[in-house]
This record gives sequence, C-alpha cells and structure tokens, in this order.
Amino acid sequence: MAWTDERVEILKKMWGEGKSASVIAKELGGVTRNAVIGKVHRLGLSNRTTTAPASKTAEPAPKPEPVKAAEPAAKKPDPAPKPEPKPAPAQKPLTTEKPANIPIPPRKPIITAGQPLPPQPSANEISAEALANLAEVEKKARKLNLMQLTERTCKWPIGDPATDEFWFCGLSCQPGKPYCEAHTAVAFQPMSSRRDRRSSSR
DNA sequence: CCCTGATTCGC
DNA sequence: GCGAATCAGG
Repeated sequence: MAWTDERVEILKKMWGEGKSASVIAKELGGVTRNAVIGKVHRLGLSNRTTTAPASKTAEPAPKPEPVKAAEPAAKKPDPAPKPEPKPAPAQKPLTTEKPANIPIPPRKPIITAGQPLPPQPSANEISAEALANLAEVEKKARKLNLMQLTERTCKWPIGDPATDEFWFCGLSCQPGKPYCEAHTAVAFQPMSSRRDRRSSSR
C-alpha cells in the first residue's frame, strides 16, 4: 500500500482526532501501526503523546518546533457538527448518585469493535454450571469502560447500562473472539439444553 | 500482559 | 520515503 493523498488525508484527520496509530492502521488497512507512526513523524505531525515525555536519548536542546497550532486554550464555538452514529437514547436519570465514579464520559468512544453485544444472561437457558461459572467470571471482571476495550478484551457487558453499575468484562479473549472463554460459551448457545442427550460417543 | 508513541536503520 | 524492529513509558 502506498501513501496516496487520500490515505494521508485520512491519517491526518484521524491522528488529529486523537486516534491511536493502531486504530488508524486498521482503518486504513494494509499498513501496520508502525507504518502509521513512521508516516506521522515524517509528516511532522508529532502530536502530544499519551505515553512518551520525549526523552529517550535526552536532547537538551532539540529543535524548537515552531508549531503554530490552535490549542484548546482558545474558545471554540464548536461549529463542527459531529454526526454521531450513537444516538444514545434514554441515558441515566440515576436515582442514586455516585460522584466518585463516572464510567461514561461525554467523549466519543473510539471503539473499534463491531461485534454485536449479546443480551444479558437472564431469561436464557444456560446450564447451571455455565451460570455459576459466569458469576465467578464477573467477579474477576476487569470492569473496563467502552474506551478501554480492545480486540483482546472480553466485550461482555455487565450490569445496567442505564446506571453507573455498568462495565465490560474485559478479561482476555482469544484473537477473533469477542468474549472471554466463559462468555463465549454462553454467547453462542447452540440450542440444546442438557437433556435429550443422544449418546453419540458412548 | 496489554497498550501507547518514538526512534533507528536497512531497504 | 518507507516501515519492521526495537525501545521506552503507562
């Protein structure tokens, strides 16, 4: 893949939006995050980093980049419309307030996952063992919010999205699977209860 | 361990 | 110019 004008535009746009290199790489396709980062640097788009005080070899007097960028210091009327595909309907009227926890920031989540989320295991017919196991798994849940999910974290929702008591399992899952082992097991129930067991293999 | 960006260096 | 390998921080 070559860095066509279009692709560079996308890169600039997404990088400007704070998207991570890996996300951008996935969006563009055909390139790795390294390629993206490399290009970003070549373009001189070195942004503020999430994790890198730019030390490394320690340069006391590097290049005083005359970067003239409009920082968030200026007040923006924010005329930029954000066509958010997430209408986010009835949010949280919350009867109980929890000022010490805000799992759902007003920011736009940069989730890359496209997997459909399953319904909560409630009215489903799941084996007792599986349910018991689920309870255990939920105890071990990493309680990640939407933004913390990656392709290797279980995206099984836990709790009520309309309250603060909501998070995602977040345990590690196998590549290609949207959930951890336990949740994969209950997410993809074939259609069999435990009865009517045809002894096919003994 | 997972993630992140930064840098180097052979191509 | 490109990006894999490597580095370094969280």
